[in-house]
Amino acid sequence: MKLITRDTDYAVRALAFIAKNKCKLATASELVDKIKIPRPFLRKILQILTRHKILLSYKGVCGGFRLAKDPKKILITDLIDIFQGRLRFNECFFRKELCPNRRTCFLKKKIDRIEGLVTKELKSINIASLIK
Amino acid sequence: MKLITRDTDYAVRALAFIAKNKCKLATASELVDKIKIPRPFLRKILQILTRHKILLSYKGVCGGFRLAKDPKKILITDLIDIFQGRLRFNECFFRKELCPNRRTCFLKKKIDRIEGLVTKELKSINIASLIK
DNA sequence: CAAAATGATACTAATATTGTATCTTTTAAT
DNA sequence: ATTAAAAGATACAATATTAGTATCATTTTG
Repeated sequence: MKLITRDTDYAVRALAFIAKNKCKLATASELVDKIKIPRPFLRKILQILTRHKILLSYKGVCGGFRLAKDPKKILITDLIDIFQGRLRFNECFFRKELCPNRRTCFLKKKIDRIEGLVTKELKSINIASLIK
Repeated sequence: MKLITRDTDYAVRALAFIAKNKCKLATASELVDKIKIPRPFLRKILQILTRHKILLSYKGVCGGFRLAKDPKKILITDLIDIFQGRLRFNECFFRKELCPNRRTCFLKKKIDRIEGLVTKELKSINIASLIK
């Protein structure tokens, strides 16, 4: 099982690069060069990030991308949410009749606890922390 | 993202039931009745558990399944290993040239740490702890 | 021998992941 | 105004994983 899928990972790298670039706009071509992601896939990822207001995009000849906010405020959990959907470690496959004690279910409690731990740890990772 | 897939979950439920049954052999039909899993899917799961020496099986008319070992020693991580393969939260998608500092990669370290936490928590869950 | 159980194994369907391809729109430079 | 270089939108395709089926063989008890 993976915690982070490829698109999230690519997004992280792209954002880290863009963050390092600071004021200069980064183009898709430049990023393809630097991080060796298939171009159309990267473009899709960048578009998604723009739609989610993680990036600002500028069309036209001297266009490109830059961060829409402080890299400290771009958490890796934000990216996981966008590309993988929210973590739901605990998805019980059993209906009420089968699991009458759902509220007291030991397994559920444990998994919930684990999800909490993971979320907490992930929230401590942001783009700024990756480029130092 | 899920931490536990359906087959693992089904296996847990089946094992919990079998553990409660103690000495009596449990048949697939009985389990289908109790836990409402599609019969062929359950059979496959039981066969896999038997192959991995989690269950002992007895063929023939009065046959069925029973635990092959102390339910305290059947950890949920064993089942995850069997049905989902080992957890590898940290699967870096970048080759050496792109990530020269793999050993010092902050992201890798973080994810490794998270994997450690999760594994530790999971190891504290066993079949015995689920049937009390 | 017949019925009730599991063993082995191959196949199928649905979903998620990892991409591609193509056409449109915007903008800067000439 | 035209052109080229950028991003936007959107539909399609390949692959892998998850979830489940189907079928036949083997073993055991009565």
